[in-house]
Amino acid sequence: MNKRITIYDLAKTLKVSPGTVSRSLNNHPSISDKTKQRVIAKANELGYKINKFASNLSSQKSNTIGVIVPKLNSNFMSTILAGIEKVVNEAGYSLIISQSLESMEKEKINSMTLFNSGVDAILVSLAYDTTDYEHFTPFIKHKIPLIFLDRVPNLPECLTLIIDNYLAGFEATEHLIEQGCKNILYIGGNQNRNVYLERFKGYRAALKKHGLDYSFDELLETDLDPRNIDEVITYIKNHPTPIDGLFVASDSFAAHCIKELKKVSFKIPEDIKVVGFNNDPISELISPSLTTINYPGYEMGVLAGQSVINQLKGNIDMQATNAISLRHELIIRESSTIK
Amino acid sequence: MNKRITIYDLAKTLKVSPGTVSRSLNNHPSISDKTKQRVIAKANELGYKINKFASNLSSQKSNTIGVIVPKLNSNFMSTILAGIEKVVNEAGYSLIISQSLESMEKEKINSMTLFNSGVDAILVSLAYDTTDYEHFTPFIKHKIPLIFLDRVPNLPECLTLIIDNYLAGFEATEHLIEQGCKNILYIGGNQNRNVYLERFKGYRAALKKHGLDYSFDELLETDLDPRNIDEVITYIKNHPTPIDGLFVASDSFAAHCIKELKKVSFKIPEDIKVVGFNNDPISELISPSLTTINYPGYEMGVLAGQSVINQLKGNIDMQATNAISLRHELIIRESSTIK
DNA sequence: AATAAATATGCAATCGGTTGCGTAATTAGT
DNA sequence: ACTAATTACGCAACCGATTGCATATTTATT
Repeated sequence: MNKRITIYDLAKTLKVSPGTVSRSLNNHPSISDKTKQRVIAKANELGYKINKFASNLSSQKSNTIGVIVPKLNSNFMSTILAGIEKVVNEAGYSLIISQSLESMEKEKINSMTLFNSGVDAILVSLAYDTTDYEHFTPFIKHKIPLIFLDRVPNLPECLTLIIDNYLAGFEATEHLIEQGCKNILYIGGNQNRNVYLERFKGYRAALKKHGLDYSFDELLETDLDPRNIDEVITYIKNHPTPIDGLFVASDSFAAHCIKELKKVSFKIPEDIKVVGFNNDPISELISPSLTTINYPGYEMGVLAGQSVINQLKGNIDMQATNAISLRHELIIRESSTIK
Repeated sequence: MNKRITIYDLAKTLKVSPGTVSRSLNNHPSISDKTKQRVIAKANELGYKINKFASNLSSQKSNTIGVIVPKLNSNFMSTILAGIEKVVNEAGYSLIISQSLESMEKEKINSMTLFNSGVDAILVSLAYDTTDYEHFTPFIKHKIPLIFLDRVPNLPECLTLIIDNYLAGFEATEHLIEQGCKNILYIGGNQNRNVYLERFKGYRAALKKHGLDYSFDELLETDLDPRNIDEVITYIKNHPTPIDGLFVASDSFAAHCIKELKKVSFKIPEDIKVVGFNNDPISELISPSLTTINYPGYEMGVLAGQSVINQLKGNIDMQATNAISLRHELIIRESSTIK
């Protein structure tokens, strides 16, 4: 109904110039309070709404932040997103969210799209198989803040938010060792991704520290998709040396492991002790409840949001920072301990 | 680095008009193939990228779809979002996602923001406490497609995507009755929301059909937040007539109920049989595994995406449709059956 | 070859704010 | 009361692409 009110309409009825209207609405100092009031009052009266298209064009800003995540429908990612959304929304930004579906190709397309859309900044958690990072160079060239979370590359130019996956892997493994495990299997995702590689390195370091590195040191790389759980079970069942400890890089996958292992009559934790990763809500609901590493996803999202906002507002103190590491924590539950 | 190439730059180097460049890039029929090739080649050569700000302004379209959900970090919602994102992204649209955090006030603000941002369409799942819907009228007035999912209002003007919550509630309850339950408690959310109200109505209808409506008919309304699980447990524990069946409107909450009930030495399913809702991944991982209603979230997201795209492309056959109901399914597991 | 028809391109207005610069209006200073 | 210093506002260019209409160019028709 009835076309939109523009600043020109306001200018005409108020008998001032469009420039004055614009400045009034933006609370520009060189406009008297009296006129500002008049303009704002009339704007409300006529139901004026800014046209973002025009505003974006002339200001070359969109008040929009792009996000690329591997998958939306994972507890961890959606928790991070919730944190990001809350913070940036409060700061007046909107989020354009897209998923790479774990494919570098789609990640490339998405980043192109977001770049073309004129996002003011971009947050990325890498796809499973991303191996080169050239699709991010446009952002760097144009000095558009680019922040990586959780799954990060080795790009010195941009801020990364992570936890100490190495240490977490170390702690998880050492805990299993302390519980008496000798033959611990690490089940993780693509070793190209820092998170899985670092956890593995931590795992090895713990084995080494306890002199177990020559007896047993084994990595099972999978896509951590529950549909492929059978391979894992078969692997464990048929393993020459009986496995007595499992460090799984994802709670959800660990939960499936436990379920299936129980089906083939392994006792958890008696036969095999299990430690997961993430502290997914699932971890405390299954039985036995799952020992895991608490990964503060929501806090990471909040921090990511704050970092972006800071960079956009030009708070330079952040610029120096290159990597922020959040605190993790080993949460010991039933799956790894015998009472 | 070097400023952005515009169609004017292209026009100048190619010695054609900006209009011709624009039409070539948009594959307009009135441009010869030869010039189109020339333009496109040069555009690639110089690394031309369209300026969406300008494009949006003159075309009055953003190729952007807004979404408001109660919470991002719920398995159900993020699954729906994954479906939506996949479909609309393939159709060339981006998603602006915001969360109301279950508050009508924030929902209002978000819808204003999205309206001002010039989204081409908007998808909404209502907040917990939304009671009036005037904040959506701008979309209706301006004929911007407005689609509701799952948590929907009674607005005849717009498409709603739901499942038959009434029937699902009926089936869940009847299943419990068939398993021998006499005193079945329904635990649901705010009765203002269709989903919880309809499930309750279905529950009552099942009781009535089996002549149980005078003996026991009880609703426990909660916010379904695990932090408030204690009230529920206390309620059940102290109930004058022993409760032997539980129909919980959320799997996640049901899982917490089971966990806590087990703690206070109720046997599930022997003492109390439980049916949840949603078929959350958690439901098959807990023990006893949870009988539930399969709610096809991803499919709903896909359908929502398709519906939006259809409306945007002007496929009028959709316009007539007012409500689409997806198929649900009772999945019987251990929490409600004694083998 | 002359005219009609079809095709290809250019011109210029438009979308609606933003902002540097210049000037008018007001206030301060002596 | 008169000039100087502020303060308030207007003018107009600009952001970059889209598109209706006019015109030029090519192809078809007889």
